[in-house]
Amino acid sequence: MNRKSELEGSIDPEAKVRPIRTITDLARVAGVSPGTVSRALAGKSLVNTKTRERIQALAREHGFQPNQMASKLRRQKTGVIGVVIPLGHDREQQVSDSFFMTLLGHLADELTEKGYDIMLRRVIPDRDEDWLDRFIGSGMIDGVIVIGQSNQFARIEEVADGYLPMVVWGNHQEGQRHCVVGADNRLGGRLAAERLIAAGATRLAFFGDTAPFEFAARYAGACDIANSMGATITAVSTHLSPAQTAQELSRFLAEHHGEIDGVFAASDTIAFTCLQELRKLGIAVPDQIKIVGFDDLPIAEQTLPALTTIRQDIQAGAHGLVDLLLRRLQGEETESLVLPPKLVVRGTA
Amino acid sequence: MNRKSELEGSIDPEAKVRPIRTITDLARVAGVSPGTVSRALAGKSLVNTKTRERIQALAREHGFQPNQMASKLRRQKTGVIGVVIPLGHDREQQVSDSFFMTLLGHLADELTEKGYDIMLRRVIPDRDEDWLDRFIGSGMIDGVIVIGQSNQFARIEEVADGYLPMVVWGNHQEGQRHCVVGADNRLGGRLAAERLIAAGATRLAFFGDTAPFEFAARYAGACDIANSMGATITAVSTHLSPAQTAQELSRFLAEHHGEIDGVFAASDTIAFTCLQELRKLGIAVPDQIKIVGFDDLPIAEQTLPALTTIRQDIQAGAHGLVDLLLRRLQGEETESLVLPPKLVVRGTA
DNA sequence: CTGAAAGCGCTAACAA
DNA sequence: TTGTTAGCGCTTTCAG
Repeated sequence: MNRKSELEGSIDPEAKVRPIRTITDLARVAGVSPGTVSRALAGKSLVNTKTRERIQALAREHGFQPNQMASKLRRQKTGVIGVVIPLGHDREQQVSDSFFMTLLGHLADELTEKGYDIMLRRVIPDRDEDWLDRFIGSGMIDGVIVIGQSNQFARIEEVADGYLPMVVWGNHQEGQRHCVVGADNRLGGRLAAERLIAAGATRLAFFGDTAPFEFAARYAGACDIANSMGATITAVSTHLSPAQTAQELSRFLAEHHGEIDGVFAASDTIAFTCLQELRKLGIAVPDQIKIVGFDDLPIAEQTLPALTTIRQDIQAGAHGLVDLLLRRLQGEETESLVLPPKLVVRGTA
Repeated sequence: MNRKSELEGSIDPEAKVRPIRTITDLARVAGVSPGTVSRALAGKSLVNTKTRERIQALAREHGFQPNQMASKLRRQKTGVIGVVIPLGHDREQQVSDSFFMTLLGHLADELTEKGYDIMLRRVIPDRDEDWLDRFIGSGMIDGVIVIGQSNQFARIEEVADGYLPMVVWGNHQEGQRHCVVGADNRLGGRLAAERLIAAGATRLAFFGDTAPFEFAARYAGACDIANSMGATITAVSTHLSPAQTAQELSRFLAEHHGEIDGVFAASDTIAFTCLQELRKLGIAVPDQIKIVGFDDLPIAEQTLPALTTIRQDIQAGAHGLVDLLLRRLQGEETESLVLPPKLVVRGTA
């Protein structure tokens, strides 16, 4: 409705010549100085209300918006939070890993609400030593949230020493220096083992890669209980690509299913795969083998039997991450936040 | 381990004074001009190999990295692609919507590989008319990928007229002007209905909100087949928050299950909910009611019975989105890409 | 309340 | 091959 033909030749021959691209352009049109436009658009109170409104109207009319790059450069802050997902040895998958993606969704909500933009980056630390420093040093972000420690605990610790506005989703180690938010994985492991044993299992298996700290802690917790209650437990390492996991589990179960009667899966995703492989092998769940997962993904209640699992409150986690980060952006040295996991009993144990 | 006390007074009194923060700092230390440092760090060939290497080493040593904001401003390009997820009327959930999140994961992969960063934004268009213009006009991104048309088809069309580097995931309408990548939803709907009817159903129900174009097309496809094959079909509107959907489905199924024998769920997520509600009601799947979903999420093969569904190739979709966007960034006016959906027969129909 | 002017840190002509 | 210089577009003192 507002294109050239009419305006052009007759009424305002200038208009077509220079589209309004900069604050200076707008200033010229408005008959004020660039500084005033800047102040008006920023809603600063020291501009005459009338001029401010006039300028704002003009900006709207022309669809003008101050260039953020220039603004960020000048103000030395970006209003952007980096969210980085380090992929450990298992370069494949994990992006699609439901848990992280769900967490990311909630993070997006929380950050948006606080007026921050999100710069998302997936990195393969093994290919790029400086993944974290590079992101932080890029000058593109005011702070960073790391989703998952992967196998990068040491690197994260190092960086944390010299950089305050960073919060990490992961496992809390005694005495660590980086600020972390996450479930008490060891406790979660205990709850899982307790449940398996209470359901009658005595020969347990832990399915999952024990290299990442989160998983290691879950396994350790399960060991605590197994040892103290006279049950046995063995770790069966899987790798995160789903296809590979399925194969590994299938093979293990085919060969050893007589030797175990309880499975603690390091994640719900692994538990689902396990459930499926057991079904293929005709092994009854929970009668012959009981299963407990970890995470309580939405679909956990939709399998058959529905998955007994350890619940992590993802939303609370996202909220905690953002809250702590914002406080760190203010200069506060926040403590880590350890959330209590919860056993959710359903059909598999 | 590396703080002042030692270094300060004795060894290198200069070091503490000015940390290397800018290219000019580094130039001073290297004894060259800022221009040279800039060129060296950019790996430009017109710098003496030796000086270049020396400068790069120096930069590494000091952990220096050119400020991206300044660089982007100067070069008038950002190396950042915006990814925006518009949330329609259903403000809740959907972020966590598995399909979109999985797509996002693959997009992250593709874009990272091409050297782009990702700026992620979730918006509620109904609260903010200018969600798309604002993002594009921010000067923070070189191009934008819109994940899902939501109820914003018209707005996207408008923007597309004046902005080339935009690609949208969604449904293709005859004669539309924005570049879209997505499955042939209508065909998918046909496949679904065909399968239900082939499996013996004649009184079909479509579960899902028919307002979004993607869903509407799926429904339309199902209607095509139902009409031509003498089956009936009725749409049952659900709303995307999972809890609400569950309630709505539960209620509908309790009251009307005698009247239908086939369900075409607009998405796998809805299909899972449906499966669960039917189980609660003691209605047998597929014996009493058959179900076909849409998407083929990874968990689709893990339900019991495993879900018969229409597969969208998410990875191909992500690849297409990025490929087309990059070409548009080169100025090419690309056509839309419609991917063929595929029926995957499992246990529910 | 508004204008003028000085950069934020970098890159890319243009010279040398 | 390198140095010098002029901005990218904005914000913010400092004057008026």
